[in-house]
Amino acid sequence: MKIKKGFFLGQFITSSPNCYESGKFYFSCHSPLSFFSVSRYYGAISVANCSRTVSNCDSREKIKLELGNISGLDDALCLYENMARIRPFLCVKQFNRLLSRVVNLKEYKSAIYLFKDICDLGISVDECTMNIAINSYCLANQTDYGFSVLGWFFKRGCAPSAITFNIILKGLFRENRITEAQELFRKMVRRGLCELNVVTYGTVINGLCKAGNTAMAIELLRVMEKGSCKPDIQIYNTVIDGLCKDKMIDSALKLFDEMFEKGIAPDVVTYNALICGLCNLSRWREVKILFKEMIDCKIYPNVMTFSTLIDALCKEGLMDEAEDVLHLMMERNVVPNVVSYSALMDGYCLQGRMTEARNVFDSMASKNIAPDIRSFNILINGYCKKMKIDDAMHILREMLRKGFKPDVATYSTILQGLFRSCRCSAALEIFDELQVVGLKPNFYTYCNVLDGLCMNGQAERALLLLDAMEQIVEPLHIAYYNIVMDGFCKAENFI
DNA sequence: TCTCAACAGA
Repeated sequence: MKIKKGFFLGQFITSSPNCYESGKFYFSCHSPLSFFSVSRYYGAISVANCSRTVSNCDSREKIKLELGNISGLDDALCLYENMARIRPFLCVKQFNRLLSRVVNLKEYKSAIYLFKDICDLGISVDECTMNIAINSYCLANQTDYGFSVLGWFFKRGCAPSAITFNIILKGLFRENRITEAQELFRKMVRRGLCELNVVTYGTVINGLCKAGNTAMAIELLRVMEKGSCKPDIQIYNTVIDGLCKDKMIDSALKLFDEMFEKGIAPDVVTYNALICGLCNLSRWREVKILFKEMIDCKIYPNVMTFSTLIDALCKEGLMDEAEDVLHLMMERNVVPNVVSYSALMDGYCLQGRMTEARNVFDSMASKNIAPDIRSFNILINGYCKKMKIDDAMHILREMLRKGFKPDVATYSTILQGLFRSCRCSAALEIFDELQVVGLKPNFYTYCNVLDGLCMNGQAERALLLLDAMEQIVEPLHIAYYNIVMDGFCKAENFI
């Protein structure tokens, strides 16, 4: 397969939600596509493995079988190479299956490149292919490019369905473009762009809850209850979870009862949300009641239920009880995962019991559970809080050696540890490194750096950084000013 | 091909 440079240039057009007016999309004509990675991805395919040229019936059947058996990206790309060689072309549904699997592997950019190549081959794509492409863009946080595919959709005379709009709505919420998502939803309703389904409502309700607007999510739930598209268990779960996260557990319990009265049976997700909400408020007696109730209703606690309990007990410092829950779950044949162990590790870290935390971390390896970035970060944070910065640096090196890419939380934690150990220049080097590797400092990073400089008698330097931040971060959080002012006040008192 | 849940950094 040869990927043409400049492929698709001019075929795609960009639009954004703002471009949608009076029922028509207006497009700007620059190409949103970048091609630099194509050769890298395809260069990785072993030619020896992919050299089969296939055109007979057996091969077509074999490919259909292999489509159900893709284990990783290399597999998928290799299979695609073979699929692309077959003439006449395989049915577009087979290409859709491949694309879905690549999206499922969270390889969104590869899915986009494959979609472009499928179009380039001249395969007649269908609505499903385009939805997968739009979804890939949205999941890669490039919803505007998703709109460009939607524009192409319209140009081909296709009417996008609710599925297409649901994908775009979710993309906008993911990118925190709440107003645009709400605007699109309104247009969908008022202009009848498509028939709204339960997923459309679910997407909007979830987006609103995640954006902290649970009240509006409830309003929409009430609209659904009165209308013809009735809320299902997932919708109720979303709202109940939103309320629990807002610490409005009594409203959540009320909705739980209401739902029950409407004949909608709760599931394990409902109970997990409520148990989590009650745990966060230390309402242990009610946690026990709900836990018993769910088992009585034959809704069995899963790994999330137990991990939630472990985490809550750990946060209360009840390590023995947390260990008991871990054993209980194993007795009940629920296999603990990386989250269960990470929660336990964090509990030991909070107590400063680093040997035990490290033991938990090591025990994961013996159980064939791979650590993730979070488990490393928890351990690094534990060592930093104990002022054992060398141990924290050792974990950082260990994670690099094992092929994990530190994220902004890793760097922010490490630089805070370095500042607290009065190793200012090392901390600032980490701050630079974070940006050199292409990560963007976030709120916590800036707080840590400003605070670190102040606590090390460098309030003036913190002020300079604040000035520099004003040029690049818009608008600045009030906390930054508070930290620097506090730094200056403490410096004055010190003098 | 589209909607829900648990662990880290302040």
